[in-house]
Amino acid sequence: MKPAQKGERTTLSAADWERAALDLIAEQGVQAMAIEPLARRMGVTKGSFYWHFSSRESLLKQALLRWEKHDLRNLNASLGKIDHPRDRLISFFRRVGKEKLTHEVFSELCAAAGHPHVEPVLERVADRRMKHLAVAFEEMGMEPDLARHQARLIYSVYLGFLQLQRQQQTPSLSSEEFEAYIEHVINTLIPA
Amino acid sequence: MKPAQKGERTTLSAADWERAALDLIAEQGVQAMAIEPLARRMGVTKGSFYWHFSSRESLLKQALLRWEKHDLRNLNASLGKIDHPRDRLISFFRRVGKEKLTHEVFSELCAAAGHPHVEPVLERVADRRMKHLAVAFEEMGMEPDLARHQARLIYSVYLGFLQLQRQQQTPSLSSEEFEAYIEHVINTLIPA
DNA sequence: GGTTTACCATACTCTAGCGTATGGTCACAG
DNA sequence: CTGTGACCATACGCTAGAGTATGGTAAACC
Repeated sequence: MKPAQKGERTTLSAADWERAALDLIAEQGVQAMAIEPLARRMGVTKGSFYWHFSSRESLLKQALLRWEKHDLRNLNASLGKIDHPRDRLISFFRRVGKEKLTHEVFSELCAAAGHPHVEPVLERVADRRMKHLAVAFEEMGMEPDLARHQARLIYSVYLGFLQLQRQQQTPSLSSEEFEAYIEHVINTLIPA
Repeated sequence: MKPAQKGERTTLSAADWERAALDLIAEQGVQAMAIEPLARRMGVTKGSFYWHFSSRESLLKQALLRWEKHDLRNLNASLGKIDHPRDRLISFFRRVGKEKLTHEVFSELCAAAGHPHVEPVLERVADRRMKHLAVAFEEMGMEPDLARHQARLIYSVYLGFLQLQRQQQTPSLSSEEFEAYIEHVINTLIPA
């Protein structure tokens, strides 16, 4: 009944299911997060699943919550402690590619924006992020309204980039082409 | 066997199915384009469908082709005959909201970018559109590389806007807030 | 007027996934 | 060593949708 030594894991927890669910979402999208495939991948059957959760919906909800918390910590950790607002804005873009899993999950969530449990998450996340961005722009001397618009604009660029990535239309993240583009975006959208 | 008078339609054609499919996609997304629901909505059964098409995949392919053609005509018609490149760029953004159906279909296609039949369409469309944009920027005196980056940037803004729209996070298209934002985008991204 | 052909209905089969019911097992408490 | 509860397997039933097989009908044609 105790967790057993962490190497072998004789028994699963709800958190294990949630993590596995997020893995699957990252790989194949929200709608592919089905419970029988999940169980197979974890080497058990759905008999196990329905002991931990009451339904697929329930797992999805919990997994999304877990992801959202993780993302929130990321936002605060990586953008909170950078003093200069310009660096904060730049790090927003550079953060693409780091935190691979979290990022892939987010991309798949965007693709599933229509889902009733996904939408509110995306909404909250977008709100938080845009507020962060707007604050940074204000700290750089922008009028509040302008800063809000600029934040929306830059966040849209980010979302659009993700969309192009889903369509295989972004240069490899390590290429010069990519670097040049990022440079361009920064120069165009972030005042000196 | 003849088309019959166009008011009453006694019998369906493949084109009818394709159009209905696009309607459904616009309303509920690609994965909701199932053939039995479609048949119900059209007042027939799938017996009819399988006479016109060999499979669901086949219908999807044809419907997407039809959409792509329509979209291409749109691009040429609305952006081709505008002289001043600046006006052409502006009209690119203003075009959101007009051509409602085509536009909603596109939005849903973006959400289904992972689908093997959807992806190449999105790729071609994005390519064409970004080329158009890049040409306009070049006509305004930009270096080719810069124009390419700027085209990608502005197209990303467009895609990001669609994403936010799917998340219910865009102001009503007729609001002042929206107008102000569009103004901001144009001023920021399109040189005078 | 009988035949063909275009179009559609009906009645299947098959699959994947959700959810339920029930029973087994192993650890640990007493 | 007996029981209890945590965890899981097995075996169901149910639904939606894909695809097939087959037969019906009405218009067109010879």
